[in-house]
Amino acid sequence: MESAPVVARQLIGATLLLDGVGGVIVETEAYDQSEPASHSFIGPRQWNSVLFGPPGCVYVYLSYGIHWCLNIACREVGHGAGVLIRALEPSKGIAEMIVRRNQTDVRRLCAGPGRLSQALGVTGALNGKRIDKRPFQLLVAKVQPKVVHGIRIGISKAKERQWRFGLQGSDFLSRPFV
DNA sequence: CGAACGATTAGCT
DNA sequence: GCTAATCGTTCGA
Repeated sequence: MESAPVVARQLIGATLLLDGVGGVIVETEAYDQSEPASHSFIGPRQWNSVLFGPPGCVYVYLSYGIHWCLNIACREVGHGAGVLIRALEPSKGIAEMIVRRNQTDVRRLCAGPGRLSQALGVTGALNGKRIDKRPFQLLVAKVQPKVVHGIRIGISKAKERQWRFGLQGSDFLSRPFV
């Protein structure tokens, strides 16, 4: 149990798989109940209850009515905080991802939260499941790689917090760090 | 009850 | 670079 930005940084370099499909996480963002950009800011609701539950559970939500986005809850029960998985470098099950995405450019298969979810097969049905148990697997990096950070993407509030983290020099980011 | 918006993306100009 | 697609949740009337 750690603060969201600390977990977000630690997850860079970890390997995430869903039914054996996935790769190395290269981009994350942290969100905390204390700041208005977070889905937990308004307090517990039925739809965001996973963020207030035990750490290590996944919070999946529908963005813009179209895209599923994958988060991991990371604080104690009762405190709403989580880490959004924004991009990963495909390593396992690439052929399956290409079929699901109907798109062959490996660099863009999982470059963005919506694309990543489509490639791995993440949907709302997985909301509340644990990230370290079937059908998920999470292998944390032995050595922490070089990590860069910056402003989060797509938000209008609490922009000053540099809670977006990425693997330095990665070709698989949703957008470059400036 | 209805209008407005969002932790996005694909496709067109 | 700009906009449509698309829907659950919020907020004002």
